[in-house]
Amino acid sequence: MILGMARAATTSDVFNAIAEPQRRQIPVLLRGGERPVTEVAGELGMTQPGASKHLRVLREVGLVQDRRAGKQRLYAPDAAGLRPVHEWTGGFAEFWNESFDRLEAYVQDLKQTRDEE
Amino acid sequence: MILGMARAATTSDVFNAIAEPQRRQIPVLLRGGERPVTEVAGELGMTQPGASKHLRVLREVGLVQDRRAGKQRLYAPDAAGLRPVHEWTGGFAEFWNESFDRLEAYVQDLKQTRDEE
DNA sequence: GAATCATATGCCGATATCGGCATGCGTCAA
DNA sequence: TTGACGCATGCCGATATCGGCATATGATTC
Repeated sequence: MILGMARAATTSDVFNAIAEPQRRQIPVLLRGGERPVTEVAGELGMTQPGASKHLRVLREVGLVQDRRAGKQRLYAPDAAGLRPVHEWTGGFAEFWNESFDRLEAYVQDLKQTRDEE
Repeated sequence: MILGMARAATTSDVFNAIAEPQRRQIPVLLRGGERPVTEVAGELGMTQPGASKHLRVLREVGLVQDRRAGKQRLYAPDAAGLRPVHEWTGGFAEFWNESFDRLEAYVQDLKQTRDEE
């Protein structure tokens, strides 16, 4: 009989994946371009195995993609998995209220940025 | 000497607060109106102490507010603390791309809803 | 095939939760 | 004051991580 779970089996859940501060930095870094594991580890000050483990979690929840390039494996952001989080938080936008118009402005900015490309 | 921390002291961090599936349900419920602890526990199928603990975490990261009303303590959503998460995820919006127009539509919907009230 | 480089996995100790239970504390009514 | 009610806290066992280290797996070159 099982009593008391430390954390309701959260791995492979996006919300949990980004709960880790160190892990959260990785997608940000990759936004600047795809990188091999070693480089991620170096730039974020973690060990190679550490980076590999975090990248595995991020891949499982759809936050990074990887492609093989010779001996290396290049990781790139795949923020599709982040949409649910963005939408969930957005569902509370009405409670920020004072800054609501800024959200609209922010989206308009984003739209403009995209259309200019 | 300290080696190996289970989770880099994340409590009192919004990202961690919403990483817990059960805890994440509470702000959603409170969106329907302020409620006392017992009611939260009842509607979400948790014990009263369980609800109290989750509410404490949520309060510490600014996701719920509370006011005393007689013997009761009423909790209400205070999504201000959710803005950083929304903005952080929004920083990756350019990587969703295909669904970008839907985000715009979603915001417009929100705007309309608000203006109608 | 052997050596080498890049990355992933496995094992470990330390630790931060989570849920259940009992109990403490604060408030209101009689 | 005493009792009843609502809620918060403390203690506990079970467990899911996290980081460090050593090592296995993969791929390339000689």
